[in-house]
Amino acid sequence: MPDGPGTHRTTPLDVESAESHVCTIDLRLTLLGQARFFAGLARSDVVQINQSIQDRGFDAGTLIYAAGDEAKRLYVVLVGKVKLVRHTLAGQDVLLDLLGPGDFFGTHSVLGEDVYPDSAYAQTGCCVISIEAADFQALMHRYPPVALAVLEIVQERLRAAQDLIRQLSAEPVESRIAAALLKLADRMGQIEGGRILIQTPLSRQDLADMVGTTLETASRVVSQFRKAGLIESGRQWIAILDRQRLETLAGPETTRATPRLTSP
Amino acid sequence: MPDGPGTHRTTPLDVESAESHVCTIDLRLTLLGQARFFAGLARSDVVQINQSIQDRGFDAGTLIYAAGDEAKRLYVVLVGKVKLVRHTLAGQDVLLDLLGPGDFFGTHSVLGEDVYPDSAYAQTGCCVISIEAADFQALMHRYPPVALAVLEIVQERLRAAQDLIRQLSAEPVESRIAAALLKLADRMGQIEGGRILIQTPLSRQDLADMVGTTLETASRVVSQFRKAGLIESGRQWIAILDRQRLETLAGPETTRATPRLTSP
DNA sequence: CGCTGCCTTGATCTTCTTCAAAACGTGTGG
DNA sequence: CCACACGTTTTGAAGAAGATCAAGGCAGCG
Repeated sequence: MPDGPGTHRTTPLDVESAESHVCTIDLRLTLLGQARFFAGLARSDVVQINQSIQDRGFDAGTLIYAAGDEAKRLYVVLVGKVKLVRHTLAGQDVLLDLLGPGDFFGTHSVLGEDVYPDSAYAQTGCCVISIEAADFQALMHRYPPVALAVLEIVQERLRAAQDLIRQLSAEPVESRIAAALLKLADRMGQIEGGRILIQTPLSRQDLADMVGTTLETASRVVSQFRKAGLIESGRQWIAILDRQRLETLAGPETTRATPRLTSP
Repeated sequence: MPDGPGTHRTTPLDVESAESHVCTIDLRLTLLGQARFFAGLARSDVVQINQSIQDRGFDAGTLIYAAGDEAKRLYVVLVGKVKLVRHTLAGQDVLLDLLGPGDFFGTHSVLGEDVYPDSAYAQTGCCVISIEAADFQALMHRYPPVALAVLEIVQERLRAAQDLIRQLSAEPVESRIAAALLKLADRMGQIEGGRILIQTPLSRQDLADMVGTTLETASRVVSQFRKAGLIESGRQWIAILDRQRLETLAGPETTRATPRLTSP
C-alpha cells in the first residue's frame, strides 16, 4: 500500500529504496525487447542475446564505472536512475545525463575506445544489464538495424549536446535552469494532480552541474521560481506547477524530446 | 610558383580563391575512397555509389544549406573549408564545427530528421558532394561497415561536444580559446618553419562563436597571447608559436584528436 | 538530541559583456 | 600608384551577471 497518512515522509519521490534491485528474467526480456536498439529483432533473437548478458544491482550513490576504466562493456538501465558525470581536475563536476529504464550508456565501448571518458553512478538503487563490447559489435555487424538504431540514439544525443552548447554560450543561468527542468519533466516527469513531479532525487548541486553553474546560484534560481509559483521544491525534489511560464523563461529555441510521462 | 617577394599579400593563408572549385571525377573517386565511412568498400562499389552522387561548388561565404531546410541530403567536403553554425534568435551565433576535405555534414538527414538544426556555410571557396539521404540509408542497410563507420564518427563528435560542454561549464575564456586554437591546429594546421599556421580564414568573431564569448573578449585574449609570444596573428589568421605553453593554458584535461597536419 | 548533509541567503569580488571610438588591412576605383 | 571605403581588429571604460566566501537554518537519522 502507498504511504498512508501515518508516515512522516515529506519527500514526494517514490522510494526506489537505496538498496540495489534484483532483475528478474521476465523483466530482463521485456525491457530488452523495449530497448530501442533491439527493435526489429525477433524475440528468439532477444533470448539468444540474453545469454551473453550479465546483470547487476547497485545501491544508491554507488559507482557503476569510473572515468578512466577500461571501456569493455555496454550498459542498459533496467530499474532506477543512472547519472553520467564528467569530472574536472579542479573538483568541479559536469552532469552529462540522467538516464532511466531502457536508456543505455557506456557507448564509448562499442567503437573501440580504450577507456570511458565519464563516470556512471547509481542515482537511486538500480539494476543494470551489460554486454561485452565485442559481443555487441558482432551483433551490429550481423543486424544492420541494430547498428542503425544505435546510430539514431547517438545522433539524438549529439543534437541534445549541441543544444546545451548553444545554451551555455548564449543563455543566462535562469533560462538554462528552466530548460533543464522542462527536459527532466519530459523524461522522468510524473503527473500528480496539477503538477509534474520530477521522479528522481535531484539536489541543487546536481542541477547546477547540469547547467554549468554553482550550487548557490542554482539554489537562488530555484527559490526565485518557487516564490513566483512556477514550481514546488524541497530537499532533493522539484515539481513543476506552471509549465507555460517556464517555457517562456527557457526561451523559444529550446528543442525538447517527446514527453515520456508516467502516472503515479 | 608560390608567392614571391614581389607580391604584397600579408596573409599567410593559401588563397583557396573565393571562387567555387570544380571537382574532377578523379578527385571525387579518390576522396570518396578516403572518406572514412566508405573504408572497406571495393572501388567498384565506390564507382557504383558515385552514380547517385551530385557535386557542387560554392563561393566563399555562401550558404550551403540553412537551418530549417528540409534535411534531404548528406554532404562530404571535397575541397575547401565548411563552417557549421547554429543561429540564435538573439542574433548570436554558435560555431559548431569547421570541416575540411573528407569530413561530412548534414548527418541529421540520415536518421529521418525532417530539417537541419544548423546552417552550413562555405568558409573558403569549396566543393562538396552530396547524396540523397534515402540512398545513403539503403547503403548503410546493405553494408554494415558503412553504418559502423558513421556511428564511430558521430560518437567521436558527441565526445568532442561533451568536452566543449565541460569547458564552457568549468573553464575561463582564456583556456577555452587556447584549447580551440590547439584543436584547429591539429585539424587544419600547416607546419611552416617554427610555427603551425591554422590553414583557414578565421576571424575573431568566428573564434568567439567557437568558445561562447564575444568578439571583443576574443580579440583581447588573442592580443594577450600574441604579446606573450604564444602565437602570431593577423586579419583572419592565427599561427601557433609555442604549443607547449598553450597546452598548459588550455588545461590538462583537454582531449585532442590525432593531428592531421600538412606541409606547405 | 545532536549530528550530518542539504539548502538558503547575504555581502563582496571577479570575470566577462556591453557600449564606444579609433586604428588597421584589403581591395577598389580614380 | 595613391587614396578612399569597408570590414576587421584593437583598446578603453562602465556595468552586469554570476562566482566566491561566509554564516545560519532545516530535515532526516542514528
